[in-house]
Amino acid sequence: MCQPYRRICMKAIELAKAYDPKSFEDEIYAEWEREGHFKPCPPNGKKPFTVVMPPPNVTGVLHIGHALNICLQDIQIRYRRMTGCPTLWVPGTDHAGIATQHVVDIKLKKEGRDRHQMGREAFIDETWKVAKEHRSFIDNQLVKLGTSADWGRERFTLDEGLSKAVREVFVTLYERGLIYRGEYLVNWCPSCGTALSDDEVEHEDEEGSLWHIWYELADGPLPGFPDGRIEIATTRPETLLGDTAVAAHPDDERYRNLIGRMVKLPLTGRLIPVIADAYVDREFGTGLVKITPAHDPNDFEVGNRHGLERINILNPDGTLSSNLPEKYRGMDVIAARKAVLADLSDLSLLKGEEKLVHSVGHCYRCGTIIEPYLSKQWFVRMRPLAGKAMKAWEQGDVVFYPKKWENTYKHWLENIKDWCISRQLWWGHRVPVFYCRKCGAVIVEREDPKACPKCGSTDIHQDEDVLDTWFSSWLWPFSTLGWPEDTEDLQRFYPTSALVTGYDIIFFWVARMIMAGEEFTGKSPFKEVYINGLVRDKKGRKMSKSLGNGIDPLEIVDEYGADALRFTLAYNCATGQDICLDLDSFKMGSKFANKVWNASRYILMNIEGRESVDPARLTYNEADRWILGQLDAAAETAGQALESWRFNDATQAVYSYFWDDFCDWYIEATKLSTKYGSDEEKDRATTVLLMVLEESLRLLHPFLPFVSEKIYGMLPNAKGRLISQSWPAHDPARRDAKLASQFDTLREMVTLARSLRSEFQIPPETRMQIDIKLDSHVDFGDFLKRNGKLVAFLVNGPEPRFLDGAAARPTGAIGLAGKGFEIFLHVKELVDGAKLIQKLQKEIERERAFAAKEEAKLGNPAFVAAAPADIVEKEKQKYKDAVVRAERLAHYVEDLA
RNA sequence: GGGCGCUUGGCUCAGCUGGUCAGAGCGGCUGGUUUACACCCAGUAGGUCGCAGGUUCGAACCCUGCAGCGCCCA
Repeated sequence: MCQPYRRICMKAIELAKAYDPKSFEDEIYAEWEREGHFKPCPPNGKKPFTVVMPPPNVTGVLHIGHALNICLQDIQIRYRRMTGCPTLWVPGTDHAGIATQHVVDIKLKKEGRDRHQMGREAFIDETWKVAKEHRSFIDNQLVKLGTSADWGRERFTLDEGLSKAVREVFVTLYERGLIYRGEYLVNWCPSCGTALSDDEVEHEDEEGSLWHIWYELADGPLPGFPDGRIEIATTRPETLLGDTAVAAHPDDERYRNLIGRMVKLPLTGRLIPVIADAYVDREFGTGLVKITPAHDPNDFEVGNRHGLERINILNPDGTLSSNLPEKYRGMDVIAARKAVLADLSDLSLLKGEEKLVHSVGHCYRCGTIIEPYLSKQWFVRMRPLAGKAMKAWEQGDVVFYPKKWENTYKHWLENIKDWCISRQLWWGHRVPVFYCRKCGAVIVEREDPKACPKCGSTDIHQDEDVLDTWFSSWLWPFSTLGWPEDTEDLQRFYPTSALVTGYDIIFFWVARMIMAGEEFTGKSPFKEVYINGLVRDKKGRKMSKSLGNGIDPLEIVDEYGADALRFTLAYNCATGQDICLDLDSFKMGSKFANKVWNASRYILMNIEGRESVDPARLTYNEADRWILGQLDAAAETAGQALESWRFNDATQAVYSYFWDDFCDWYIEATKLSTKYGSDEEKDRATTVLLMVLEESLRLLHPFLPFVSEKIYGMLPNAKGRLISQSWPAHDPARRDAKLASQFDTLREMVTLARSLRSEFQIPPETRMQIDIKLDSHVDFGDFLKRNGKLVAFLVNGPEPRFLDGAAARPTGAIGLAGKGFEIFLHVKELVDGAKLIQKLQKEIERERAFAAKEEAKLGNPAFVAAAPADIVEKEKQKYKDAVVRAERLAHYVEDLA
């Protein structure tokens, strides 16, 4: 498994004094790519691991949230690649209809141009240019992060193949009766000039007003209404111009005798009826509601039930339409509201205003207030699709990490509404529907028709609208692999293994992909969905341009390197939690990468003149066997954590292995050999050190791909590129629980001694003689005796002496109590006895208190009866240990006194 | 209004299926130029795990209520 070396007499290898990621990251990435490491290996009998990258907006810029998402995927991809699976990560971007068109519109405006004057075709050409430019910008960002995706398979939602998939899906759904066109209220963004789906509207609570307005009764005063007028409350007074009724609850006694009467609509003079409808909330406002079917979803329903006229008061750009009294035409909604209120006030029809917090919809792209707007749009009938997606989840074909998001998924599917898929844009997949001007036929076919199939006329034209970008994104997991063609990739890599994305698009994207996968391939497009958290600032606020608290991932890469960015993100990535970070947080990853660099540097600079030992003849000492066990455990923990999507656990396992075990103890321990050993011992130790380093780099690679690869390339025992090496394989023979615990004892002993040295400021150069006294029942005596030199080396002293179990405590020494042993340090004259006594007495108190607690616990018959035997046994042991320790500490105090 | 999540040392957070889980990083303090690393080393001090009940032999971990914060949906 390990090939420790291949040269006979080694030369020192100089790593630069300082870790400088900028000096090698780009170059290493280029080599990986040039050598084809990102492509899946040929079929080898193992199940492929496939991920499609959530396509970023082609005209966007990757923010730190994207970076998190990409890094997590890359860690998984690199890990799986190292486990030997054929591994494929498909990159790409989406065309982001609204956003991109917006970007180009602004660009044109700056240049004094305008898309209407240049025409649709020229505009689309222009947009392609912009998109291509931006795409290379995004690709570059991905490269900088170390994205090991297969660029040969990069896709864009407007690619020919993906467009074909969109066409196929549209036509098929139409044929299946799941696509229809109709005039409904949609969410209209007046700024973008297009309809949006319900999910593209973001609701925010805002302070607004509830205006109370008098509507006059057509027939004058009535019982209960002596003034001949009724009071209506509304948050949107300007829409009264489109009112076609006033409604009250049928059970509302107050208004019963109004039902069926006519009301004179202010400012227009139109007569509209008072109707009864159970939708009305009697508690809200006055209990009387104006009904504007063309401008409110609820009113729309009411209008349908009562056969009311729909008066559209708006033009597509959000100004008031020609359906209205002349003076209001052309005003925008805000101006119209002012004008209407002023006019009502002049007519003494405005009773008053009260403040009200209510929810207001905004466009998710531009933030403009959404207007409910009556227009003809294309819709997908979602019920049947949702049913399949629900079933897939119920059957366990798709699993969410963390599980809590399954609620969101389920809730959305249960409350599914039809999906408005047409957009009044030019940039995107044009709605593949043709209309015959002669006979009015609607033609939906896989190929563009030349003539009307009904009447043969060639006077046909295509629908002007384009499709929602998500209508192509929802096909992503299979359209990128070649669907609707039955390609080799599709057969080999579909369904994909996992999807990694943020929770903000569970229903935009994840749920719809599952629907499409089920509908068109009969399979869930992925088995596992990992939902990563959002990156926030340290105050827990979402990062946003307006707050200026965003972190640019490339700035981090520039300052600390991609490895530092990746490691920090992963280290902080606890399942289901958002990640709060600031710029300084990335020092953590940077320090770790630096540690890896320097540990490697140390090892490589000290191989000068050493001969590597033939693996067949190589022997391991106990420290070697211990670190190999720790490495094995770390690889196992990290691997299992990654397979259950616990990135922080995985990262912590490798961190603490490398720093706390490998650097702080193992490398230090080897110095005993490499500095003071015989030549033969030096060769042996160096050989093992190189071997452990080689394997450690393999463990680190998914997390720190650049620095690990860079160092790996300099190892005399390297076997090619690290990216294609195998993950440290689990080897039970390396795990020795007894050895691990013996080594822990050694560490405890050394730490005790060092602690005394530090607390009493015994100079580092003062050698401390240690006497060790072991408890009778312990099993680490021989281990310590074998490793006496190591203990001596680590505490800086002569070899420890082992006292007989029955021996008296040595005089003139400071006693320290460990688990199963005592040590006595012959440094009494260097220690401030009074201070030590004080400290010991505090500890004694603590131990006695603990013992008392344990005694009470053990004295409780309920505990002894109910708790498992092993727990009771443990508690007994803890009690005994505390008692013994307290006794010993008391003796040390006596000795000092 | 419905749903979800969070509240652990000065800061940012881990703690899976109740019994060595009271932890990490940063920050603080003490001491260190032993030629791998001051992005370091050796030590060290900090927490009644939001509050109040309950279940249990035993709760940071389970249940209920409360308070504060955040998100999603309506």
